[in-house]
Amino acid sequence: MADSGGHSGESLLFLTDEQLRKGIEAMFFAYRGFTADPDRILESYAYGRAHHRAVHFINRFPGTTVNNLLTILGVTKQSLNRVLRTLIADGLVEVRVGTRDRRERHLHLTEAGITLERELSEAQRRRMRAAYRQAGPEAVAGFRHVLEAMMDPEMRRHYGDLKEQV
Amino acid sequence: MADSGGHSGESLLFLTDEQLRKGIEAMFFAYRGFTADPDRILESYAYGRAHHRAVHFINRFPGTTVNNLLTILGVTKQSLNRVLRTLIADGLVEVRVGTRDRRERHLHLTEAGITLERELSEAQRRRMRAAYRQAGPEAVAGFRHVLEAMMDPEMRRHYGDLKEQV
DNA sequence: CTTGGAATGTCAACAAGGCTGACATAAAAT
DNA sequence: ATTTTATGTCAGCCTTGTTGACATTCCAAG
Repeated sequence: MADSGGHSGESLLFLTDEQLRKGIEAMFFAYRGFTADPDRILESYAYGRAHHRAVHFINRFPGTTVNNLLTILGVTKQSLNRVLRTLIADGLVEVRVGTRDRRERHLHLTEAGITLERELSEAQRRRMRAAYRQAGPEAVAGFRHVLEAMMDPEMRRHYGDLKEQV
Repeated sequence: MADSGGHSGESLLFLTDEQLRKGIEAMFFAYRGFTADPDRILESYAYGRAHHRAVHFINRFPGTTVNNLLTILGVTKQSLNRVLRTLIADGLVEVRVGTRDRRERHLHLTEAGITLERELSEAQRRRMRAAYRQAGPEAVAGFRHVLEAMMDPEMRRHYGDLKEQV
C-alpha cells in the first residue's frame, strides 16, 4: 500500500534474483495449467493449440482480415493458412470477400465455430475464475499489471483493445 | 482497492467474463514476451526452447535424474532424451551414472553449460525485473499469487520448492 | 542362484506446427 | 500500364511433441 513508487531507499527485496527466478518458474508452470484444459478439448476435435488461437481471435475481432490475424498471432501466413484451411473446410470459419477492398478476406465464426470457441473459452475461464477468486481482486490487479509490463509494446496494442488502455 | 477479503456482498466485478478474457489474453501476450529474449539467444546456438527448459532445471536441481526432469517438464522421456543427447554431445551437460542405482543418470551442467544458463536466465531476468520494477512489490505479490492458483497442484510442488511455500 | 518383472534410459519413426523460398492471382494504387 | 498489396499454395526444412521396440539394471520371489 505504501511505497510502490520511486523512492530511493525502499526495500527492493522483490527484485532479487531469487524472487525473479520464482517469477520465471511461476510463469512456466502456470502457463502449462493455463493451456491444459483447452488442450484436452482440442484433442477430441483433432485440433491443436494453433486452431484455438485462431478461433479465439476471430471470435474476438469478427471480420478481421488474414493479415490482421497474422500480426496478432505472430506467425507466418503459411502457418496460419494451414490452420485456417482446416477450420474453413470443417465449417467452423466463414470467409467473406471484402466489399471495399476485394483482396481482403474477412473471417467470421460460423455457428459451429462459435460453439467450439465457447467450449474452449469456458474451460479456460473456469480455471482463470478459480485462480482469481482464490487470489482476490487486489492480486488480480497486480497480476494484470505485471503481465502488461512483460509484453512487447506492440502487443500491448492488441490487448485490452481500443478505448481502454488500462 | 478496499475489499479484498471474504465478505459476502463484495463487488466481484473482477470475476466478469470480460475481466477473465483480459486475463487470458494477458497470459498469451505476456508469455510471448517472456520467451522472446531467450529465444533470440538460443537461435544463435541452434537450440530451441526445449534446450532452455532442460538447462534451466538441471541448473536448478544439480544431479537430478532423467526421470525427475521428465515429470517436471511434463514431456516423454524420448522427447527429453533427444534434447539431452545434443546438450551432452556439445559438452554443456555431464552425465554421471548413479552409484546406488546404476540405472539412474544424474545430470549436471559443465562450465560451458553454466555459461549458457547464465546468459539465458540473465536475459529473462532482465525483462522480469523491468516488469516487476514497473509494477511494484504489491503487484508482484498478486502476480505470483494468481499464477500459483492457476497451476496444476502437482506442479505446485516443483515450484518455489522445499522449505519455502510462499 | 536364477528368473521375471519393474524401473530407467536409448533408438527409430511419425505428426503437428513453426519456418523460408518461390510462385500465382486479383485488386488497388500510382 | 506498371507496381504494390493481400492472399493463397506448393515444397521442403526444423524443432519438439508422440508411440513402439528394445537394452540395461535392479530387486524380489522362487
